[in-house]
Amino acid sequence: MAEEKSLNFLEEIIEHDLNAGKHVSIVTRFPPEPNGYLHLGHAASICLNFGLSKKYGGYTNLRFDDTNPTTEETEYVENIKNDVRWLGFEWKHELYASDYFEQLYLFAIKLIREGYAYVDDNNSETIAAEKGTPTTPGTNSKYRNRSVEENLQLFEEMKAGKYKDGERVLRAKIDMAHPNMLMRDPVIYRIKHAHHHRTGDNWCIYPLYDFAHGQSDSIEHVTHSICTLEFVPHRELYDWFIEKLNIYPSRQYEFARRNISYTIMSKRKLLQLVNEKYVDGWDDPRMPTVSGLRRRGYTAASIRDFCDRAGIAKRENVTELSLLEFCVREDLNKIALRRMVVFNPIKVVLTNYNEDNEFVSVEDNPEDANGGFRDVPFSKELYIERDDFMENPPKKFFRLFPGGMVRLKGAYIIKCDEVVKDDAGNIIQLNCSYIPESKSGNDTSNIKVKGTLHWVSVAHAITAEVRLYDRLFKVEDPSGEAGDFKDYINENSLEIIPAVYAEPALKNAVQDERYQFLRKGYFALDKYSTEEKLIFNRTVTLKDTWAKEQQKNS
RNA sequence: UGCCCGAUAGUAUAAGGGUAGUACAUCAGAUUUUGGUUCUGAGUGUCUUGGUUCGAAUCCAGGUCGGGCAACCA
Repeated sequence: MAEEKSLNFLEEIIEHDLNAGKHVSIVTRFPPEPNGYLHLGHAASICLNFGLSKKYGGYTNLRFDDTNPTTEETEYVENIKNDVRWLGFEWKHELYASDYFEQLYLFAIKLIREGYAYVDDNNSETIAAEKGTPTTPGTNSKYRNRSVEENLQLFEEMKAGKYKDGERVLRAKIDMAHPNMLMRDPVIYRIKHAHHHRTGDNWCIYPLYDFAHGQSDSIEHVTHSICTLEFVPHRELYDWFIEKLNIYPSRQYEFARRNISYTIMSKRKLLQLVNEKYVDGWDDPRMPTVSGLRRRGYTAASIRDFCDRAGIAKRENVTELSLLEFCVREDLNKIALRRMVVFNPIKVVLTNYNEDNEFVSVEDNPEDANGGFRDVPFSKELYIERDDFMENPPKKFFRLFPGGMVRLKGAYIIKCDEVVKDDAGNIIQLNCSYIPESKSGNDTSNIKVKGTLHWVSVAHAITAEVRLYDRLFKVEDPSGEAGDFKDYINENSLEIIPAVYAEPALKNAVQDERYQFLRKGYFALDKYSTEEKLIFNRTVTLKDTWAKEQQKNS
């Protein structure tokens, strides 16, 4: 088999750098800001950064970009670390931009000394006004030409806490008429008398992103600093600081963030859903967060596979949710234990069945040649799915109907003899006969049936709550629609069925195990599940070509 | 009126001057004790106009369309 070599643009750059001898190995970093939970977009970045350093022999640092004490919290740090590990990656060094506050401060002093930075007394409104617009040049601040000595002293006083928030800032001195707005004397230090989650009250001046990220990359000798497209215009500034500071030349490369249909990938918006209680926290199973996906029953392997298949490029994209679903189904099909659960029951009475009960042996996973079997109790009174019976079936309906025959999975073939209704005409029971010689494993009946149904013995059934999830939004691109994205929330994204009937084996369900409820979908235990009250989340449905056909006909 | 990115089937990605390929999705069929899985097959694409070249998705120029840039956020 020919080895297919298909590189994404970053791999090409890296291979080029390696071949050219620019680097002997590479260093990447994953730089989350600890102000929210990780989502699928971050997962893509994680797979990219860690994947690249693994492929090309190097390592990846986990660096928290914690330069804004007012939005960042330790709680987020812990959850982010947990999510990265769960995804299956281990960082070389755990670092924080705040580790470099002293060094960053010295960098700022250096810039001032060399005439590349100045203290501005203007407030943010004035600074914004003087910045101009994309099509008109800005104007110089009246504080732009202060002496080095004065700048040094004022900056020192800023650091010492002499001024209130917003009273003064430190700005890089570049060009107020620069076509790139970011080069128009960007603010690099601001005053914030705020408690930092790591440095406490040591500082009251904090560097901005542009004066922290690139320098942190440089300090760590990150060879390839990979970020998303919105930072493209920042690259010019990134390089400017490296040049003026004369420090290790990390290079920034940008790729398009991964969007997924029927959801949103903005931390700000996700936070809104959490705060305004549209969802049950960051790890609500409908959220595109790593923790939400985990709670829903997604496997780390399936998320990695998704990132892999979706690929990486520089063009804006909205990847179809169906690819993600394909990836989980593929993984879960291999590992999930099969169990029978009836959601909406109708009672079947086997009129010719006399034994109290027996046990039939059913495989745990037909995909797994080494998989085990379990004994499932079978008896005279069973539940089957109400949808699996129709009094007047359409063509190609090969489930149960009056006079029709189906196999009960792992057990016998049965025939529907009589439909029992209540006074209102509702079907309340099906009287059936079973074919004794049709038992699974030693079927001598020679009867062929088209349908096989899941079932559960009434007397042995246990109950559980199941939670069925649908897409969180009704439109493919909620952020792209007019108006507020919340207008497009799918109000039917969660359906709770308080009590379904399950085979007894599910009594022993455990948290990390994945289950396939036969013909229903893949399920996993929710974090709130207890021994007294089992709660299962539906991770994803099974593909259902019958339902699809029904939809087409209606 | 500025600067910067980008454009290949429905979607996401390959092809780096030489037959436009893969996956998901879609459709059709086979197998199946899950209408699942598996297997087979099908259709659909290079934004546009010029140029260079024997030959262009690829190189060049103009245009069109989409996105980003005026936070003391990252």
